[in-house]
Amino acid sequence: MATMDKKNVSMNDVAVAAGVSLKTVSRVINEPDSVRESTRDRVHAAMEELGFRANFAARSLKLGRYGCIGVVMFHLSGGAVDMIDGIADAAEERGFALTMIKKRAGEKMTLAEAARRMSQLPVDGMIFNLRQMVDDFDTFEAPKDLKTVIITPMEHPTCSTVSDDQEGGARMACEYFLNRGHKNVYFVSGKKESLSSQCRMKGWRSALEARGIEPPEPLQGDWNADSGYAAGLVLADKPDCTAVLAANDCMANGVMMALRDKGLSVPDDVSVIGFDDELYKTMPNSILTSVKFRHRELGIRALNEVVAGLEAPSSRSRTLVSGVLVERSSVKDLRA
Amino acid sequence: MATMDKKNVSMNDVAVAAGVSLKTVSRVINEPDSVRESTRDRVHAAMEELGFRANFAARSLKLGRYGCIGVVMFHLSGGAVDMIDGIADAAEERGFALTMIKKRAGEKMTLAEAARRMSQLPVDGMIFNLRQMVDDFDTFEAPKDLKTVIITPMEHPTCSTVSDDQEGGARMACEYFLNRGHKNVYFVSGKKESLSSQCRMKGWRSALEARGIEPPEPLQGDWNADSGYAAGLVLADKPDCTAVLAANDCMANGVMMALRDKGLSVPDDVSVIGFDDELYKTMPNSILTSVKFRHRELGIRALNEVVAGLEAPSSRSRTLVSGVLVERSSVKDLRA
DNA sequence: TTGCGAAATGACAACGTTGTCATTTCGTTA
DNA sequence: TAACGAAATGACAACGTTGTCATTTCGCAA
Repeated sequence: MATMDKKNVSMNDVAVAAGVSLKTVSRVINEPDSVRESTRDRVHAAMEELGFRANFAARSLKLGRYGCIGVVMFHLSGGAVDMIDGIADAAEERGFALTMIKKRAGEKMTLAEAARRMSQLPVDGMIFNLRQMVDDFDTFEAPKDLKTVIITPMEHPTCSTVSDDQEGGARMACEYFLNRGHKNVYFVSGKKESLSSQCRMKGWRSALEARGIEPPEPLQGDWNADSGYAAGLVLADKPDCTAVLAANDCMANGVMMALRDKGLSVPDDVSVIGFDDELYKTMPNSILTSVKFRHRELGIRALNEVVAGLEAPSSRSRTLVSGVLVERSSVKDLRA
Repeated sequence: MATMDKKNVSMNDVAVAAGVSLKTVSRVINEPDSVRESTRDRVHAAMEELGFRANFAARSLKLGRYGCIGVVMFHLSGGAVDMIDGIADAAEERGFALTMIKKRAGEKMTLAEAARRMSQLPVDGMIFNLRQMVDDFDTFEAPKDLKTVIITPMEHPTCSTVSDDQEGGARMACEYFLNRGHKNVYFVSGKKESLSSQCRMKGWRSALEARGIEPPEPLQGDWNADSGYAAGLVLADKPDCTAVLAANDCMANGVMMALRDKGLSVPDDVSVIGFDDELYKTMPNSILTSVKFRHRELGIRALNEVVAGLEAPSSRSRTLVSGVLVERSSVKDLRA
């Protein structure tokens, strides 16, 4: 019979009901083997009967830890889902839950501010997901008792960081072009303030310069297809343009559409590579070769780094998760 | 000068440093007006000096609440980002943080299981994001001390639910066709097990039936463009097909591409409507009319419902967030 | 049966807050 | 100056756990 439940059932209530001491109930939960089976059964029965559930606050207070990792989303965009997925799965696997807060649109949150808010919450360590520059990035110091990992392509003086290797991915795409006989690569960027866009551009530039090629003026986009289309119209008129690297798949698609509308063929006249490998979801028979980042893996690494840091708080590391070039047929081999 | 910090700074340490009692420090934090300004300043200085930060566990233990809302993601897909965004912003606004756990891929999690896990965590109430059927949906009873809101299109016997009005959105799209002289509407579905797809199909069907139209056999898709393309090839051969409702924009785009490849024009020969209004991101000059759901709003409502339920725990409500038809030019008015 | 070591259990303090109620201090008026 | 009520502060218990250490019970050999 379900009991008339008063407010909250404590261990003490269970102990009384089972005719044992408080401590024995505690043991049944935390070190069941140290309790005689008959006693254990009695306690379990009482817990069931009363609907006992351990009190998180009391437990954490005593233990001095929470079993939660804080996640601060400075930026919550499409790719973030996979990352959260990775963080959450890794957390689960290691017995942690997540505590999450978010920068609100418009609000300007510093790292210090984020750390301050987090340190009032039940967390043993924290992850900052930071995709844009923030004022106090270089001066920020994490609380010594709260291992902090920042997901960002920038290097931080004191905190561990984790990032996908966007620069490397862009370089890889460029080299893919160059190795196939292309003499130059044009670039369509994302929004100016985006660190992803900046890194991809940097990788593109460095790959060209490494071969002694002067990078052409990059075309400014905004991540959406229309800006890619506009860029494509411009590029279609450049006779030396045989290869275009767009900072994401949507813009790459815009570029391809513009080229087609100008009577040019991809890849016969112009080759194109994008980023994020998501065009196939939207475009049937997609031919776009694309650099894909493993956001899930990124999340997993970030969480593991925090958990590792719980034991060696002063450690500091920098993790880069490499991208993968998903080959389709949007790049022509000019050497053939 | 920054202090050599020992383990953790407690209120007592601050009290000693400031030469006041423990309780006064507590008051400075919780009811500053009841403390003389000079005292307050001294305490603040001591807090600063020692780097004091209130202990969450102790505070929660005493107060009997956490200031956190639990979020269980049974499903973490693209649209979820906006929803989380809404939940997080609303939480922030009302002074709550979020505690999140996630069903792992492959794992089969019941509502009871989710509730059990959540009740071990620091949460005052919880939100289940449930986009597929789950075994114990009808029999589940939420813990009485943990207000539970389920985000799902299904009605629940005891818990409050929040959902976008997917059925209504589909009906709206159908009527949009019918009101413009179309005699019938074909439907391309998403994955079979998806509740969204089921609801959208139900709305489509009911709208047709309400006008005495026998719904044609729906075409089975899988959310991606290729399945839409396949459906489009089939539809292109049906002479009576003047209107297609696709369960998302990606498939709608696939349909449109197939129609084009078959020499048909959208909207001149066939009209198309999609869902989610995201094609414009990927397709330049997109003309697709689409039903958009306000996921952010959905999240906000869900969170507000939980918080409201914290005071009236037994309340139960059902909230539907209506969709919006974003009009472009993919639908032809046959009456014209 | 006695004795003994190991296993099982219990009593009590402590974690760091906030609520209750008592005490001190202050400003004001008689 | 004394007396008073209000404002400011303090002492102490309590929230529900777990750690420490003491005590009881058990199984087994002498």
